[in-house]
This record gives sequence, C-alpha cells and structure tokens, in this order.
Amino acid sequence: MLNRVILIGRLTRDPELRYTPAGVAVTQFTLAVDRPFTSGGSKEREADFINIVTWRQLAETCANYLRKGRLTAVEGRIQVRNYDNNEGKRVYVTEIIADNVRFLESSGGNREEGGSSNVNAGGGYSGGGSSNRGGGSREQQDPFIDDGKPIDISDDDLPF
Amino acid sequence: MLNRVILIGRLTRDPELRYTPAGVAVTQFTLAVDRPFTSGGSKEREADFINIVTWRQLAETCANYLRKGRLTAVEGRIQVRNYDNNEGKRVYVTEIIADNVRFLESSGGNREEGGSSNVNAGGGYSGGGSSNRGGGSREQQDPFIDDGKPIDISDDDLPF
Amino acid sequence: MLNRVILIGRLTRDPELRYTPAGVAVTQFTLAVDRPFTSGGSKEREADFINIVTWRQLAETCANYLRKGRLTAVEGRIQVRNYDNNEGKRVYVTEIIADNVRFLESSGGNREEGGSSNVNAGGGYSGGGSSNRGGGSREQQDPFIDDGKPIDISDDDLPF
Amino acid sequence: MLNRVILIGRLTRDPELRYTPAGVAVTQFTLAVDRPFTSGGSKEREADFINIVTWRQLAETCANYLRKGRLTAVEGRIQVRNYDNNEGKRVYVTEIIADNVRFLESSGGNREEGGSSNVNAGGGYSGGGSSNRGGGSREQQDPFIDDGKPIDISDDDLPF
DNA sequence: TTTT
DNA sequence: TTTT
Repeated sequence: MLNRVILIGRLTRDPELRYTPAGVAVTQFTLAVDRPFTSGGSKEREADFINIVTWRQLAETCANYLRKGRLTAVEGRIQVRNYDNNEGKRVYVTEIIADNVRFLESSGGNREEGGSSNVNAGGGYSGGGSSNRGGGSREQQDPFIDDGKPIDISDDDLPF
Repeated sequence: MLNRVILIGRLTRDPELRYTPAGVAVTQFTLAVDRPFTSGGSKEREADFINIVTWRQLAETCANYLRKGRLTAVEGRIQVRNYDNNEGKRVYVTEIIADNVRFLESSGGNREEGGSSNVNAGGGYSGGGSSNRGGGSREQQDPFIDDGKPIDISDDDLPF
Repeated sequence: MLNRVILIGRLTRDPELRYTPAGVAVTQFTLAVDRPFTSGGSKEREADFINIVTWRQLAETCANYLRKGRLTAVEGRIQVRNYDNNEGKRVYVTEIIADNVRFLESSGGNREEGGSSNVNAGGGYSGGGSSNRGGGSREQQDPFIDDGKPIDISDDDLPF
Repeated sequence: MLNRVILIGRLTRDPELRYTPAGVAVTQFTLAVDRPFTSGGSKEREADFINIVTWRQLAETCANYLRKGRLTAVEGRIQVRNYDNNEGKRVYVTEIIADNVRFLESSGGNREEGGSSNVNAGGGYSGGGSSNRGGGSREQQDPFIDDGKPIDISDDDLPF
C-alpha cells in the first residue's frame, strides 16, 4: 500500500543494460550500502549488497553514467519476485525497482566501451540489445542467470 | 551509508516471537504490501510479501499487539543475510530490520493464546523462548527453517 | 537533489479544494502528526501540524474521500515558498507537495455536502471552484489567507 | 505518528554551532535542495532552502566537518515550532530535526577557524557558546533571529 | 561474487 | 505458503 526505499551506497560493478524481447531497456546493478555499525565487535566494515533494477529511460541513463565504485543514491520500491529453479524449488528474489537515481560523484563523460549507441536507444526497440541475451561466456557469470532461472528478464516483469 | 525503508501493508499471519540463546527477543512477520498497479492487465491485485524482523522491546510489543490481517506501518533498513544451505548452495535472504512499527488498526487487547508472560520477558532470558526452536510440527511450516538453514536465529544476527 | 517525506497523521479539518485561474484542482489540508515523545515531561501529547498540498486528480480524490480526523499516509516532497506580506515583510511557507496519499481509514462513501460535481471536475475548469476564493467569513479563518498573502494559489505554484 | 524526511542537497553557508543555557550543543544549517524540474519554463534552476537542526554529538560533528557548498544527505523528521513575534503575530517555523547526516563529499580535515575546542565541547557546558547569543553584527544576519524571536534556542526545544 |  |  506504501512501499518506499532510499539508499546511498557504491556500485559493486558496472551496471548491466539489457532489453526485453519487446525492446524495453532494463539496467541492473548492485549497491554496497555500509551498515551503521559492526556487529560482534568485528574489525571489518560490513555492508548490505542490494540489487537495483531500473527501466526505460532511467535504465539507459544509469547504464551510460554509472560505473563500479560510484557513490549513488537510489529511490524506489521493494519488489519480491519468485520462480521455480531447475531443481523445482521456489526461489525468492528481492530487488529495488528504482524510479529516481542520483549520481553523487560526477563521472568524466560517456561509457568508453560500448559507445553511445545504446545510450540513445530511447523507448524504441534496438536490435543491438537482443545480442545481450545470447549465450556468450559473459552471460555465464551473470548472477541473475546463475540462479538457475532459464530466462532472466521478460516483459511480464515490467513494473509500469 | 544510508538505508531507509517505509512500508504500509497487512500481516499475512500472526507474528512469531523467539529468543536467541542469549535471551534476546526477536519477532518475525511478513507484510503483504499491495502494488500500485496490476501488471499485464491482470485482474487480480498483486502484492509484495516482505519479511520484517524486530528485536528486543519492539519485538515483544509487536508479538503482543500485532495479528494476522492488521494494517501496519514499518520503518527500518534492508538487510541481506546469506548462508550455505544443506546442498552447499549460497542462499540470500532479504529482510527489513524494523526500528519503528505503527499499529494502524487498534486491536482489542492482549494476545489471547500464550498469555502475558512472553510479553513482559524484557531483556532477560526467558526459558520459554527456547522451546520455540524445538522440532514440533508447527516448526516444519516455518519458512525461515524451510530454507534449509539449520539454526535460524543466532546472537550474531543482532543488528544493534 | 533528493527530497522525500513520508508522514502518517490525522487531518485537523476537512480538506479544501480550490481551482487555479486556469482550472487546475488543488487541495490543501493539515496533518497532525504525533511526536514520538513528550518534551519536558509534559503530560499532554504533542503534535506537528504539517500543511499538505495535492494537485490535479489526486486533489480531487483527496477532497472527495478525506475528512477531518481521518488517519492518512502522505508521501511527497518539501517545498518552501515565500512572498512579501502586506507589511513588506518576507514570509516563508513550508508545505508538503504530496504525490501519493493513502486513506488508512475507510470512509462511508462520497462527500455528503457539496455533492459529486466537484469530484469529477477533472482537468477542466469548474466554475464552482472559484466561489471558494470569495471573501466569506470562513475564508477569514483560513491560515493560508491569514498570512496576509492576497491570493493564495496561482498557476505559478504548479509543481509539475 | 510517523514522520520521516530524507534530503540530499548543499549547504548554503557554514553550519552554526551554539549551546543552550544548559550546555547542550545545537547546530543549524540550511540545505539547498534542487527541484526536479523548473516551473513555468524558467531557465534558472530552482531549489528549496530547508532548515536543518542537529543536537548533541551530531551537532558537534556537523559543525566540525560540514562546510558551505558541501553535498550532504540528511535524515530526520519535520518539526513545526511557533512563537509570537514582537508585533504579537504568531510565526511558524518549519525545521528538519536530523538524526542522521551523511557527508557525501570528503573535506580536508578540521575547521580552520575556531580550532578544535568547540568540536570537543561534548555534553558539558562551554562558556564560549553563550557568546554566540550576543548582539554582534553577524547575529543580525541570522535568519533565526531576524524572525523577531528574542531568544532563538532554549532547552525546551530539545527534541529528545 | 562484491563498493571506498 | 500469503493480507483486506
């Protein structure tokens, strides 16, 4: 009925931009959010690693300007998805669907690798996006696919 | 660095009060939070089911006054725990550690089952709490134990 | 850069629906939000009285369903307006521009006084609204006009 | 009943540390928070200027590390004070009582002017604080005193 | 699997 | 496994 999340943390890796079969842009990244204390007298600082999902124009902007290590504010809502993995077990995935992202550290311009073509894909379908869903070795390291879910993103996941 | 969540929803079942080995009260419940829309033109209303954890005095108060179906506001922070299940696979659990809970629907008094002894257990250790970790049939339905994690709550989980 | 407010409280009076000269609906009400403590050992409960403003469709819905005393959740952003009063002194007004309002206590249907014509005025200009800006004695008690500002609402205030 | 604010913006000037008669540290500053849009097609960027108040240890830390222009995140609650000014008119002041402040831009060490003696005044009363309430010309520009309120801060304002 |  |  009301569902609001605000986080400030740093990206654990570069954001990943993909496209749904219908050509909708979706970007995922993980935010490392330091905890306000260290439990059990531990010396090391602890953090929560929280998965963020952005859609459409915001997805393109995030993919273009965010990078690993950047301090970032995220506003959104908690969403809990579930699916049955390949052992027939139900798996729950909690993500933040962001509707507002603030870049707290200015970068130095555009994505150097990948060029600017992804950036301006807009709402329309960009054929280049579909190649992201191919079975390259890079896909094998994708934590969202590692979960055992055959297809990670579908248009049914569209939150708005 | 900053981690804030505010939710309003309804409890999917009565809250569960337990005690850590050191006697610290911890209460868990799930909030059904209706989504602001229905995806894909679906007729049924959809909700996110979000696990809430409260500690110490707040845990006792929640166990005492909250019940299944009650409209409730929760303020807290997102925490992501992980553990290796009995197949050696790492499982991630996302929970809201609440520090403020508001009862938006007044009840009609105390817990009828269980009496008031749990309620006033305070910070001190109450032997009665440990029986909650026994292997009764009710425990088999506990989603937190269903995950395959041998012991659900330890004092290491204490967030403050 | 980021500006988010979430409040739960009760309306101190019925909401007031007006229309800008261009016919845009705007509803104002005040939320009494109990403080989490009583300062100085005072016996009486204390509250903050916070002005809420809603626009367009949300304004119509609030005017239609909210009433004095209702428990209500408001999500929005803080806005600080200023103007020079009739003594030439600059006055600052802080309001919450709400973009999400949740009715936590169900009413029993529509506004009994005033009928449903205001409710469905939509985006178009409804002449009935302008009568709210007349100089009736009820207006004299309006804190928004008491401030000495001759005209309270203009289309320049439109936040989106 | 629930009252939560999260802001990110920049300080409009250096923070001001004072002490109540009882020696409690209180720091005030103003955050300029850019609006997410420009109203009326105006070219200039607009911002809300929001008054922040911190108490005790947090007040000392803010006075020590925050400076004009710094990007800062503030978490707290809205408080509305009122008092009668010297014309007998009731004036309302809206402030954010912060309980969490994050410095999003690292400084280069301590306050250069004033040294570290203010910083570590702790809970005890520091005589130096009272001089802040004298009638120096710098005080004349203080918006909190400009309001016409004879004494700006009292121990009655202590929120916890 | 994690960020500074 | 889910609430009204």
